[in-house]
Parts: sequence; structure tokens; C-alpha cells
Amino acid sequence: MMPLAAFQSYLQRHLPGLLEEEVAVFTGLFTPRTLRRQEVLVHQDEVGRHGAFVLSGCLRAYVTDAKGKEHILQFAPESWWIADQYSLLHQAPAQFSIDAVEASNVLLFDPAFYPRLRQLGPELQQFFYELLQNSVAAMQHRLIGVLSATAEARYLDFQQRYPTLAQRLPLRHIAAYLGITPESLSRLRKELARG
Amino acid sequence: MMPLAAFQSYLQRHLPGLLEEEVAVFTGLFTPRTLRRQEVLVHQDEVGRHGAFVLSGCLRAYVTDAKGKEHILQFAPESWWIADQYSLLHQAPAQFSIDAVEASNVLLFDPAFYPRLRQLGPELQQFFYELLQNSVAAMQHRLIGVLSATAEARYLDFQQRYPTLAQRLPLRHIAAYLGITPESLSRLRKELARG
DNA sequence: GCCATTTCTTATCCTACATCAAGGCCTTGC
DNA sequence: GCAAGGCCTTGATGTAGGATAAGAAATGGC
Repeated sequence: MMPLAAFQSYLQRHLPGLLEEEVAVFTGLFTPRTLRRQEVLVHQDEVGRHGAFVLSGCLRAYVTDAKGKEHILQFAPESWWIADQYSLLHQAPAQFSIDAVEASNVLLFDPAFYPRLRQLGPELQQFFYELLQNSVAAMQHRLIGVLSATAEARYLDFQQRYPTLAQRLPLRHIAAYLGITPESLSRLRKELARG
Repeated sequence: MMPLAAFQSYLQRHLPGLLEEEVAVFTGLFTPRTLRRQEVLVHQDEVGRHGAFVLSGCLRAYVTDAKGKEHILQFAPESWWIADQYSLLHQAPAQFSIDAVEASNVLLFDPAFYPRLRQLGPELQQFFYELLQNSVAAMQHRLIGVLSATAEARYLDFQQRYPTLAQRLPLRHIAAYLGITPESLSRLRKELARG
């Protein structure tokens, strides 16, 4: 299964200090899996059993609110991690669902991943700590955005931060990420196109 | 300085496995400090030099946007941690400011805290990992809130989650946290009072 | 290749909250 | 003790984006 090479190169890029043997052990913690478009990996309100590293394709984390509307917390294209970590670590009901936006190849990990990670030495631990910090920073940025910026400004910011995602994702998903209706996004795009 | 006892009991509650000696070493990483009301600990856009554990009083993390409006990311009353971790770890300009909402006693830590933490064994590391996870979860909850709920619903949720804060904080700060103007909060409260 | 479904757009009307303006009530300083 | 400034409220008006409805354009199944 070729796309695994994407994981090897990811490790080399971000954890160059890892010994070949450590890489092997670490890689052994994951289970490869293919997801079809729309296939659900984690169901909101059920205990999550997996998190994922995305080899190819794109996943999303989203909540479905009382009125049935979906709100997207995060997209995870190639080389991103996605999981409800809290649910995994505490075996608590998941706060959100995770599914595949596109047909995807992923590496799954399960709750046992965390204790094993700790045995694998400080470098990996620190790496995951920093990943988590990055997601805090990203979330803060989004929160500030919805608190202070217009939908148009948020859309432009999204395009700038994630140019490839902005092109390949269906607009309705982008709208659900920005926190507006597809109709509003459509209007907004027309405005922008006119200049 | 009496309020330090608050820290000791915090450690006992959350890290009961720590040896007396470890507690002493860990506590030695912090510098006590008093903050007057409104005193600023971290300035947005400057490199942050400190994070804090709050012994008494209350701090807040907030950003000031282009129009001069403040948006509050987090309140930190007694027994909470507050810091721009990314700024501390990477010595990058802070994404937000931190100041004291009330006169406060805090324990400061600096960038050297992180490497020392790693030397102090896995229990503390894991504890901080989980703290970070909790803040991700809290942030996600807020993001969902602003994306999907009305100002009224968010205010009620705030009152329920942080009943003491809801009482002791000035309303304009609560408004800045909820993402609405003080005028809107005032009106909203009148409605709720009429019920 | 054609029907069915989903996705995107457009138009109209509506609502939650912002903005602007002003007044009352505290606090705090001298 | 009173002036000055903050804080909260109230009112009038404005606006970004929502809700609804319906048509156009992709997409996919068979």
C-alpha cells in the first residue's frame, strides 16, 4: 500500500532525530484503512475508538446541533491528524463526529496509543504536545474571527490559509466551517467576484 | 505569603502521586507576584515572558482588534493557568494580551519552565498535556456556541458553567467574552429578568 | 445517455444584534 | 461634598446574514 510512504516522509520531516528502529515501532502503532467518501469514522455521542493520520484525501470533524445543522470544527487533509482526543483518552462520548469528505487513506490509532507513546521517549511526546498547542492556536484564531470579523473577512482568511482546501472542498462545507449558510457564501462570493 | 497554600492544595488534589521532594522542586520553578487591577502581564504583539497560575483574583486573555475592540479568549480565576504558550515556547510575539481583572496573586513561570518540566518526570508532563486538551475542548465548545447559538443561549451557558464568574465579573467583560456589545447584553438580561 | 439527486445560485423578506446617542447611577479623587 | 469619569441602561435606527422558496447547474446511478 503505497501511500504509507507519505507517513515515512512526514516523520523524517518533523522528527528527524528518530532512529530507524523507533520509526518502525512507532509506525507499528497504526492500522492503515481506506475510507469511502462520506464514511463516518467517529460518531458524535458515542465513545470514539479511533483517531487518524491522513495519508491522502480529507476528513472533517463536525458537530450536528439541535436543529440538525452541521458545524465544522476542523478539516484534515493529507498529513494532518484528527481525533477527539478527550473522548479517546477518557473513553467518554465523542463531542463531535469525524467523516471523510473525500475518499481517503488513513492510519488509525486507538486509546492504547497514548500510553505507548509515553514509552517511546520524550521526543515524540514533545512533538504531540506541540501539535496540540498548534491546534489551540488555530482554534483561538478562529474564535477571534467569528467574534470580530465579517463572514467575508473570514472567507478571505480561509482562502489565504488553506488555498488548496478552498479549491477542492464543496462550498457548503466551507460555509459550515465559516459559520454561515451556503446561500450567504454564494452571495458573498458573487460580491467578491464583482470587486 | 499565605495564598501559596492554594497551590499546595491544588497539587495535592491533581497530582497526588507527586513526592514531597518533587513538589518542592516543581514549586521552585515559579515566582510569586501580586498584580493590581488592570495591570498587564503580557502585551499582545510583544514576546511574552511569563505565564501564570492564579492563586487569587482573576486574569483574562484578550485580543484587541483593528477597531480597538477587545475580545476575551479566557478568564482565569483561582486555580487556573493562563499563558500564551506558543509565544513562550517559540519566543514569538504574543497573539493576545493578559491582564488582571481583579487584584490578583499569581505564580509566574517563564520559557525555561518547559524544558525543566520535561526533566521532572512523566506524571507532570501528562498532567500538562491533559490541561492543554481541556483547553482545546473548552475552545471547541465556545466555537460551536458562537457558530450555532444565540447570544442569549451563550449567556445562559456561561452562567451555568461559571456561576461565580458570572456574578463577580463586570458585565462589559462578559459581553466581550460572549462576543456581543454591552448594550446587547444589557437588553438580553432585561428580557431574561422579565422571563 | 438520461433521469434523479445533490449542489449552487438568485431573489425576497425577516431578525438578531450593532451602532449611535443620551441619560442615570455609581465610584473615586481631591 | 461635589466634580469627573466609568459603568450600565434605554431608545431609535441600521445592517449582516438567516430563512424560505425556487430555479440552474453539476453529478451520479444504471
